[in-house]
Amino acid sequence: MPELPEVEVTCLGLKPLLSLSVKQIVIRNYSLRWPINPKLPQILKKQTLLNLDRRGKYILAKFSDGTLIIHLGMSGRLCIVSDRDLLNKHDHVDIIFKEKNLILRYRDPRRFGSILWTEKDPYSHKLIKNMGVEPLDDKFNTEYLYQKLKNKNQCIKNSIMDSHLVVGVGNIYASESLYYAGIRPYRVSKKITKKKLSILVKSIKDVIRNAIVRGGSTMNDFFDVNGENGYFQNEHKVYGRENQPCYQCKFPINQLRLGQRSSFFCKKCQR
DNA sequence: CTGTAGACCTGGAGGC
DNA sequence: TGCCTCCAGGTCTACA
Repeated sequence: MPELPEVEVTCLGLKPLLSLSVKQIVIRNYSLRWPINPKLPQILKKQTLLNLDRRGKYILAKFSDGTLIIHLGMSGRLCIVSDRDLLNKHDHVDIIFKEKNLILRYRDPRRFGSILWTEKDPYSHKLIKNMGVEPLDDKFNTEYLYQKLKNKNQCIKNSIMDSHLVVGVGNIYASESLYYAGIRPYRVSKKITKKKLSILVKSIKDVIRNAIVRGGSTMNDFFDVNGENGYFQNEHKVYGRENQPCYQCKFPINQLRLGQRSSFFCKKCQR
């Protein structure tokens, strides 16, 4: 679920909680990707939520004395609920606010996500400080990508999914972007021409921007009690479409595994 | 330093 | 229905 657009939408959706103060925290399961700080309940008590930010797929929730660094992993979800909402098996954390009877609830069946507390600048946190550029930032451009890839023997799909290079390009968007750019996912990064890279940069930006718009379009029902609707699959050109005809040339879409992840591409449209 | 396999964990789908 | 295997939108860490 959480691709960059969903994280962005989640972050925006949490704005109603700004300037509210914490009454209590209930943690039902401390073992996420990294254990939640056992002192978090007493640390966060009475603190006010001052700001919300996103860096890559991390949500940075700034409180009075520090910042919660939240990652949704593969299956995480944040919802604003009230105390009347029924508890799900995998609702691991509730941050209960004093005002308006609002609760920020973290659900994560696979527990690949994380909730970390830091009192320092979150941007100097070791998980954040070495991250690559934001895909929609002007810093992500042809020259940047060329410099990063000119000595890389890695295949291009793995390169663009490397968050130290550019953040937010997940498994789906990697396949989709390479399709739009006409590049086969297993091509060696350093052998791709600058001209092709400039098309790839544009493709990545377009795919992500488009997905944010689509994510944004579901914002109204995003926090529904049963807000389980997926909204990306309809527009996939190659992802999950193995053996189905390419929309452009009608040849069947290929699937292969790269770095233990499924990749999809059209052998005719991508070279 | 570079690139890849393994690890974390639950649940759903499909085969038998 | 039950059991087994495989697969899943992420990404850090260990190792070659």
